[in-house]
Amino acid sequence: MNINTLILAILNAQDATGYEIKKLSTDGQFSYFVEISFGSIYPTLARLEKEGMVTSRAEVQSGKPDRKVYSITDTGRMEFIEALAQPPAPDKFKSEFMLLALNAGTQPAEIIKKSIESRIEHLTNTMERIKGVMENCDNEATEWVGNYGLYCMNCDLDYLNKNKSSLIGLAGGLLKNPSTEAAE
Amino acid sequence: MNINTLILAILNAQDATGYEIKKLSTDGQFSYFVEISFGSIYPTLARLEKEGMVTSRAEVQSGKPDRKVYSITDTGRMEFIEALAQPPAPDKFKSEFMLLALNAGTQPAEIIKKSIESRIEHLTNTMERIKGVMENCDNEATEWVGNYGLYCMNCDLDYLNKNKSSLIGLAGGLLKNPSTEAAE
DNA sequence: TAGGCCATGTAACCGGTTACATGATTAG
DNA sequence: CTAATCATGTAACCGGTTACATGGCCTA
Repeated sequence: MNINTLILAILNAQDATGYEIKKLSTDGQFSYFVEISFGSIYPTLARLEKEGMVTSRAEVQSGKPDRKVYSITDTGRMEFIEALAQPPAPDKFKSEFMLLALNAGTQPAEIIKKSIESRIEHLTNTMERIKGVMENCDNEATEWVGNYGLYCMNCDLDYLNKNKSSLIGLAGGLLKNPSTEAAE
Repeated sequence: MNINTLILAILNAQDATGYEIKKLSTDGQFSYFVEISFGSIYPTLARLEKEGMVTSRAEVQSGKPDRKVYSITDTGRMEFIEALAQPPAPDKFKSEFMLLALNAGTQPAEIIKKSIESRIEHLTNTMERIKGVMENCDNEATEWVGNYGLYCMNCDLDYLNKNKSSLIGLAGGLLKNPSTEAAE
């Protein structure tokens, strides 16, 4: 899934500026399985316009720099639909946490404990964000995807909560002060 | 998680040649959250050796090229443990399938149906592979990670099986022959 | 008054993949 | 006879990020 398709997907759903595209990819609908940076958004947008996939209109603003609002063209929409029709590549998934867990024995329990906690926190936050997105949106496909993500993350949390102590138990060092830990 | 750390992690678990490292990362313990190519393994190994993180011994073979078996050094092990102690970055997850699902309405039902089926197949295969790895390994951390993965993938499958028809229903085109489909 | 938000864009860099080069052995 | 497996390595390429440049407005 190249940036091309990603940007066309977003513009297919709504007109947007480069700045907004970035926000949509970090906080919006798809934020949990996609992420792009300005350094690739702006050049791509320019190229896409040259190729006739998108058009732009400048909105003059007082003080702030002009907004350049991009819209997808019919050509762009066709291109996008064609790209989507290709069998999707399997999900790509990279996890530093898993590598740490696999080597829990090399680290003190504190490290493992903190990593699990911040993982749980991150998962919880992501779920909240998705719930928020879903509330302000009555598109059925978005709902399906959102519920899918929420369901999977919930299972993830479940396993983590039930098995975190056993992973901490595999750590190579003891917590500095067991009594303090117990009081937490 | 750079290739550096990844390779040190593998060599920390066992001695291996570049070729074997590649195999371990695609079929082995960590295959479902990691993946590296020869083009980065060999240069990294060479650099790691120059830096004193690993050593190599050549095993002469008749016919085949010599095997260059790498081992981690104490320096390498320390470096690895230190790198692991850094708070792990959140998982990175990219999914073309999700993008397709989000835009199910732009595609004929057949496309969606096939994508779901091959996703289910891929998940099932991955789970089998992990089960295989776990059978030949009695390391507790590997088991924890394996079970984690299996549990999450199982939930994923669950949602897919229960909700696939509703996603297909959101597609933009009908299956060419509903009666044939029903008979499947 | 510091920091965050809005807003666009470029250039340098980098981590990594793909493709190429080479070649014997073995299994189907 | 073909394809896969074993085995190492290089070079070209590329998709993308990070950092930089610029600057006004608003909020704490």
